[in-house]
This record gives sequence, C-alpha cells and structure tokens, in this order.
Amino acid sequence: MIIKPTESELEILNILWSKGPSTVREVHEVLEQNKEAGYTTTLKLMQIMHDKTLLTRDASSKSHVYTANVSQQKTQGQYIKRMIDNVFNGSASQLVIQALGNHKTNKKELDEIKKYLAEMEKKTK
Amino acid sequence: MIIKPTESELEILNILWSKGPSTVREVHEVLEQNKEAGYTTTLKLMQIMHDKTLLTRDASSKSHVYTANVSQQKTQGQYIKRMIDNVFNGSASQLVIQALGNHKTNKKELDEIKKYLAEMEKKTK
DNA sequence: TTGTATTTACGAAAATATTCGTAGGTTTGC
DNA sequence: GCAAACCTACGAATATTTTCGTAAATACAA
Repeated sequence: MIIKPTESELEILNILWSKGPSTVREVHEVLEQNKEAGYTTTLKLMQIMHDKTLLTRDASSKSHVYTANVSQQKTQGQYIKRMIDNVFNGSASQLVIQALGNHKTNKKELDEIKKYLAEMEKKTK
Repeated sequence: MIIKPTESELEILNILWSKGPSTVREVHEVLEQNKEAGYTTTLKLMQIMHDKTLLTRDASSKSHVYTANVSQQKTQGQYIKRMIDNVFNGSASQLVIQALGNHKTNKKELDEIKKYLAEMEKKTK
C-alpha cells in the first residue's frame, strides 16, 4: 500500500509519532506553535486521515484519542524513494551528499552515519 | 526565494535539467513514456511555469524553447531541507541512513559517500 | 437543573493543482 | 495557393487540498 500523506497530514503524523496517541486538542496546540490554524481545521484533517486509515482512534471518551496508523519508518522510506526518483535521478548518493552538504551536521550525526556505513560494508562482504 | 515546484512541475524540470533547453514537444515525448497526458496539458504546465519564472523561454522560432530557470542543486537542497524538517524531525543523519537502507546502493555510490565524508572530516579539523 | 465550555460531525467555501477542448496563427509540402 | 500538421494562448472543467462556520451532542461547574 502506498502511503502518500499530504503536507498537512504529514505535520500531524509527525506530532503523533513524537508525542504518541493524542487528542485533536493536543495536536492542535502543537500545530499552533508554528502556524495559525482554526481548531476545526485540525479536527477535520484528522477526521479525513481517519477515513483514509492513516490514523486510528479511540472514541470511548468524549475527546477521541488518535494514533498514527502508519509507521514513521515506512513513511520516511516512501518519501525518500519518491524523492530519489523524482528529484535526484535515482541516485541515492547524490541525495546523501546534498543532505550532508546543505545541512549542518554535527559530529554525533556523522558518527552515526559512519557506523552505519561500516555495518553495510560488513554485510556486503 | 523559495522554490516550490509541484510534482508535475518537478517532472518537467527534471527533463530540462537532463536534456537541456527543449521544446514542449520534446518534453512531452519524454513525459509520455511514463504516463498518459495530453499535449496541451504539458504545454499549459510549461506556460504556468514560465509565468512563475521557473522556466525561461526563447520564442524566436515557432516552437518556443524552454530552459529551467532554477538550478537543480538549489531545488534539491530545498527539497531536502523541507523533508528533513517535515519528515525527519530535523535529523539529517536519520534521512541519510534511511536513504542508504531502503535504496539499493552500489559500491561506487558508497565510495562517493565515503570520500565525501572523509573530506568533511578534514575540514572540521 | 441550567448554562457555559468543549467536542464531534458535516457541508461547503476557498485555494491550489491538473487536465483538456477549442480557436486562431504559423509552417510545410504538394 | 491550399490543405494538413503543428504550434500557442486561453478559458474552463475537474480534482485535490485546506479552511472554516454551524449545529448537535456531551461534560462539567455553579
């Protein structure tokens, strides 16, 4: 199944991924920190996401509690794939190098990457 | 200036980046290989992109010749930034690792990345 | 109980993106 | 010169995404 949340949906997924199951109100309060938005806008979005099964919800209490129903990892993977295909001519290394170049990457992050590369090497042998 | 081409626009930019300046017909023929689309649809899109100054054009001959007016590198950079922010919680290394993990990366690509990392190291010192 | 606040459901407007038909102009080959 | 092929311009229909107002239900406090 192809997961293709819109940008707004992605913002909401991100909040749910990091905070865990939340009510509309809770999600909305986080969203508001970055941009203006009406409460019912957030509500509607999350209802639509529920219809699309991007979210599940527990309606047992008055304020429904929503949970992301797609994994962060899988969603990330599909985004990357789309991006590599559409924007990077299929070259993952081009993406990686751009990412490292444009973004200020700290030592800890670099170490993680090197560690990961080393593991890949091992498996290849 | 923030560059934010839509998905369709990105497809066209990619063609222009790789083929260089081209007519609508030439772009359209490449597009057709991947998906069904009417000629005037492609034309209209490129006209809109011209209005947005994503493309420049030479109208001196009957078939106008369009050129990408945004660099591939800059566009890529902005996409990555947006993606890191929206989908990867601001962590570039998370993106890099996902990219390497999901995508089959060959030895040549891996070498390029390692080389790049080594250079970064040098500069940091 | 009663009213105030909060919530959901839902329709619909507004904004944005995509697709296409048609009209009119230009080129080309016969 | 004339028709066929091809091109642009442009309006408008569709589709998709985002936003919001309103009504009805529920909870809660006085």
